[in-house]
Amino acid sequence: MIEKILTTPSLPTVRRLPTYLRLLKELQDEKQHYVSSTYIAERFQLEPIQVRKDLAAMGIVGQPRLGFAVTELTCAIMQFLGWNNASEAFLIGAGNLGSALAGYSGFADYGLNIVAAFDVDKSKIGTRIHDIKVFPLQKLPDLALRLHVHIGILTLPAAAAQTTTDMLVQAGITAIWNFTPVKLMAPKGVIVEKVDLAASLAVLSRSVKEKLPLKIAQGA
Amino acid sequence: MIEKILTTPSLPTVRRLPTYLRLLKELQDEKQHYVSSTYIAERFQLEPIQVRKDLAAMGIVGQPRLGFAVTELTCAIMQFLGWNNASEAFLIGAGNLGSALAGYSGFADYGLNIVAAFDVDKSKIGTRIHDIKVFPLQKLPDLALRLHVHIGILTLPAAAAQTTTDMLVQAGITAIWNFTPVKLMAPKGVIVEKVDLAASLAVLSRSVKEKLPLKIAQGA
DNA sequence: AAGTTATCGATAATTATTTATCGATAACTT
DNA sequence: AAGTTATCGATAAATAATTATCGATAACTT
Repeated sequence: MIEKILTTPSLPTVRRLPTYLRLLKELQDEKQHYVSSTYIAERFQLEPIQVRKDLAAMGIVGQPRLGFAVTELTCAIMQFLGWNNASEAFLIGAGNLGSALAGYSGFADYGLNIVAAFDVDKSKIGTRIHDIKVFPLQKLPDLALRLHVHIGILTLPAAAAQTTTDMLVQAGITAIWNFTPVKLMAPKGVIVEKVDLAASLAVLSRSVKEKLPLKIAQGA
Repeated sequence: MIEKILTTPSLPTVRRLPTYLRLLKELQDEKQHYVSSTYIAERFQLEPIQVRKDLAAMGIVGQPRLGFAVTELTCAIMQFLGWNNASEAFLIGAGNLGSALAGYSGFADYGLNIVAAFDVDKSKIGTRIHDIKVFPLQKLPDLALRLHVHIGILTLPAAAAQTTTDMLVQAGITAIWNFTPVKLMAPKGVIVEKVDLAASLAVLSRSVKEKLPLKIAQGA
């Protein structure tokens, strides 16, 4: 028996998976048993071949003429991302954005469970944001150890981002979801994934700027 | 005189520009007059050549041995992104996330100014979120016309995303910053830029999952 | 039952993006 | 003043990602 060696899927591929997952859940609700790469591609304005390559990269195989089994595919992606059993995470920074994330119910689908929030602001400590208790930041190392939490969601002012990161690393946090605009420095072994609002806005702004002269030219 | 034809910078390049901008502002505060691609690269763990290519793509030229003039570079990037004069935007959806964005003061640096919020929730209409007034959603077309606003920030539940988008397009909104997990369908000419939290979390989750077996192997 | 067709997966080609090489420039050092 | 060095920009090479081609498969149609 020949075991196909799977190269780990590329970053762009991983980024597309949640989109597929959303559609698959929808199809499951509609009791659809199979879905083709053609259909998925159409829904997201991608190329069918790209969808097939993405799925193939995870070792998923389809059936000619039928496509992919919806339930099987869903499970495979969930498992691949580790979203089938929830990971517990700390929220660091209970301000506007932190509060918004705490209140977002959708994370359940993403295998993420925020178990506690932390802040240095005394007016916030002791309160609850969307049912999540806010602790003083200095309690984090102790709680991380006791609750075996190793994921941190960073939603605090840019100025505090790096020093707090250093503290998180000390406390055994090994994965940081960074919502600050700061490029965080962390030792190898600590994963940092940045949600880069500025980058996203730059793309939007640039597209707008690029389009304007074209429109004028068209109108003339 | 030979005019160099500038190919419009690639998407990855555009996405890196705000990061550079942040550093440049910092250097300006420190009264640094020049900065080299080597230094920028070091700060963000990039290759110097990549930084130079990014800047070259905008038509910015440096000086051998000195690098790039900080102020000039800042202006060039700001101008390139259209961030030197603020664009007015509507916030559609005054929930947790919308409220957080309304309260984010950093957008001033990004050439973005939220002038009004909209919602269908009667308990929100008429109130203010961080000084921004919340209007009923159906008032949007009228206000868009009168205030000449053509950027919409979409922060509402997934279920309402597409129908609201259709309405925004009707109202003359031509650029949508999409914070919902939905792949929005919009006519050509309407720019949609998605802030894909799920994609970002997928990358984090996958990295975590990928690392675990390695760690165990290392420990053994 | 035979022919048609939608889809898959393997391989190849193309395109996009990053990284390397190297001569030119101009500040700094001796 | 001559030599050294950090950096730039142009060109080339390498890598990554997307897209195309095409034979194989199996459901559907006639």
